[in-house]
Amino acid sequence: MVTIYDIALKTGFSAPTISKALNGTGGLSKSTRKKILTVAEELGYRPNMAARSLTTKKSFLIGIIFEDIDMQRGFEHPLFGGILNRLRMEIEVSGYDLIFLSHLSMEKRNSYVEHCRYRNIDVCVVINPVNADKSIMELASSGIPCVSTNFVIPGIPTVITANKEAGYNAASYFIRNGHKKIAYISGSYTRYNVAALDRLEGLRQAEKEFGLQYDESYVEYCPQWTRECGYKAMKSLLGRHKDITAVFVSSDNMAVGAMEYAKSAGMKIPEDISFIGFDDEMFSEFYSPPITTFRQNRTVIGELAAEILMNRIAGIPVSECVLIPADFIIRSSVKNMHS
Amino acid sequence: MVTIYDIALKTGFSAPTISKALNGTGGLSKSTRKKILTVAEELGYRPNMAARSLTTKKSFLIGIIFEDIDMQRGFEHPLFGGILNRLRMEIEVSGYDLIFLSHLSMEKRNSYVEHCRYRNIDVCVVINPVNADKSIMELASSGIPCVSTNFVIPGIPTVITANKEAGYNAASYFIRNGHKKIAYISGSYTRYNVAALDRLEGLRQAEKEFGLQYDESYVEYCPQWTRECGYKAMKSLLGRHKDITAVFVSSDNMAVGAMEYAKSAGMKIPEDISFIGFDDEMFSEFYSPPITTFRQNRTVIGELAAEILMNRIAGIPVSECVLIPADFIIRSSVKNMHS
DNA sequence: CTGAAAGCGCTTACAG
DNA sequence: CTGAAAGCGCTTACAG
Repeated sequence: MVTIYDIALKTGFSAPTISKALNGTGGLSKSTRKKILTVAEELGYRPNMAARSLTTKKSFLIGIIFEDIDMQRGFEHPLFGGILNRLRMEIEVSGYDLIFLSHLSMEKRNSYVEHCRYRNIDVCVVINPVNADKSIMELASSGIPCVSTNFVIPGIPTVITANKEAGYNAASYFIRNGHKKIAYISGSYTRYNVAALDRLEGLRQAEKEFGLQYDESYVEYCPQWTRECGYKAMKSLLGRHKDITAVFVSSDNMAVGAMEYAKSAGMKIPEDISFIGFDDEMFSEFYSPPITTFRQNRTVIGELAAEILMNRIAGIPVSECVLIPADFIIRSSVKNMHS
Repeated sequence: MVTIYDIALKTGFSAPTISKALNGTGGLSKSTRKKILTVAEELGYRPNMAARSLTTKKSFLIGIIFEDIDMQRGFEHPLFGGILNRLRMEIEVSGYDLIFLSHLSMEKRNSYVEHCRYRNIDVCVVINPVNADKSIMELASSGIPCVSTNFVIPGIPTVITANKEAGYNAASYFIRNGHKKIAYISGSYTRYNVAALDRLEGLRQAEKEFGLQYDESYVEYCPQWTRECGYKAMKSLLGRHKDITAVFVSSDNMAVGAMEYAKSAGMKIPEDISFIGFDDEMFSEFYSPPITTFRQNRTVIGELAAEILMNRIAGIPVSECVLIPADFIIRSSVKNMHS
């Protein structure tokens, strides 16, 4: 392993001078700088991050908080996996490396913040935390610069899908197609992740604007974002109301569960009952019928999150919250009641 | 930040003694060890990895080589994403952290090996490398302990799906169902990743055993694992041979492309032509018809890779290559010609 | 069983 | 514009 001392020896300059040349700090003369850089190149010098990190307290490490207990899908999560893909692309060209922060190693590190200290992590991305309440609040107030996607946490800038708008669009699409009794199957929510509720709020707003009566008994809240939950939710909804003609579901995965129940109850989709989902999963176009749904803009979310992160590193002020519209993808799971 | 010197001050012992107590090295008396540990706990001491890494040349960092150029699916890759999920679970409880090695940062680091040196990375997992030839060979011979999944690289132990066996099973299933003219659509392959070829080899062996004639003109090689390629491959295959009744395809994704072409050519599946795919994607059960396919055992592969890695870290000898059978999932895309 | 000394590879004031 | 000194927080021989 070649160190700055090897370069010092070969060039005749001192270690601090080598350091300054390598980092472009300090006012060195062009010629010595060039000489040093040349020798560094010749020798195949690479900095030792541990040494650098020990003195500077920086690490060029970006902590990724990405865990997935609920859905058991991990990297294959339809939204989070996609965001992480793009985020990674954007970030890696900058010379930073990505490292996962994990609750599994918590017993040794107690919290995300301690994990950050342990590794001198410079900055964090909150994509999907676990046990959010304690450890995320601690992170938000730790002084470690963060950005989050889809989690709204006080003190952390967020890039998030415009969920309310999407809910509004789903409902007005139903209404314009002649539906009047619209049910909603909600995914689970937490203090920091209220996507499912925001979508409902958009739906209510549309109903109000179009003069429809909102009725809470047409809403079913699920404890998890799974097919099974969608199935059960549909069952109770249909047990309560025979007049439902349209259902907006928080995710395509849950929508499949709901549709499976409707089918098992002898209903035809969309002839007897219509559905709109969320996420545009890989299976959504192939389901029978192909599912009308929303596609969250993973690419843009990932890009913007990376941009905000880089700005935070550079000390540039950053907006608190940016909303990204979801694309509405119309397929065949909604019936036009007028025709 | 509390350091070992703070503990030294408070306990009256020297820094080396604190270090030994914390690490469980050196023969300290029970009482001083206990005293030190208690104070460390009180003070909320956390080791500084940079300092530790600087002296020990270890980092408790596991480098993940996981890139995805071809398929553009990244973490959502049906095989690699799943493997990474499990691998991560297994590894994080051990106190190691995962860090991504990337070709995007190559210009600054030149190779995976240099990236490893730069971060003092202890050990690597090769899940899906890019530009494999140069940088992977260098890694294999670098002395850095590695394990790979699905890539067979000299000098690196591998956990991999039993592809030949799967190909054999696919072909014999076709044959037992009365098919005689079996085509194969191959995904792309490289020197280190010959899954698509291994599956073909299994198919040929089955044909041979069952007394069928192998004909290379019934094979189509694709440059990429995409739907478009599957579509084109099916087109040329059908252009060459009218008598094909069954097609084995390297992936469900490509199979969808192939089936779309068959449909567009007016063929019914499986009435006119049968298909077996690979991967069991999320959409495979919902496609029309539901696709008969193989499911690679991501969980077992991830687990075993982690186990091998831990053994390598511990210096325990490890087997060169372990083959994991894929589950055959029978759905409705194959016709029984006997009935 | 415990500690004094030295070093890991780098950077940061501070002098000159 | 360049360098001597000190330090980042830890561990490793080596003494005793």
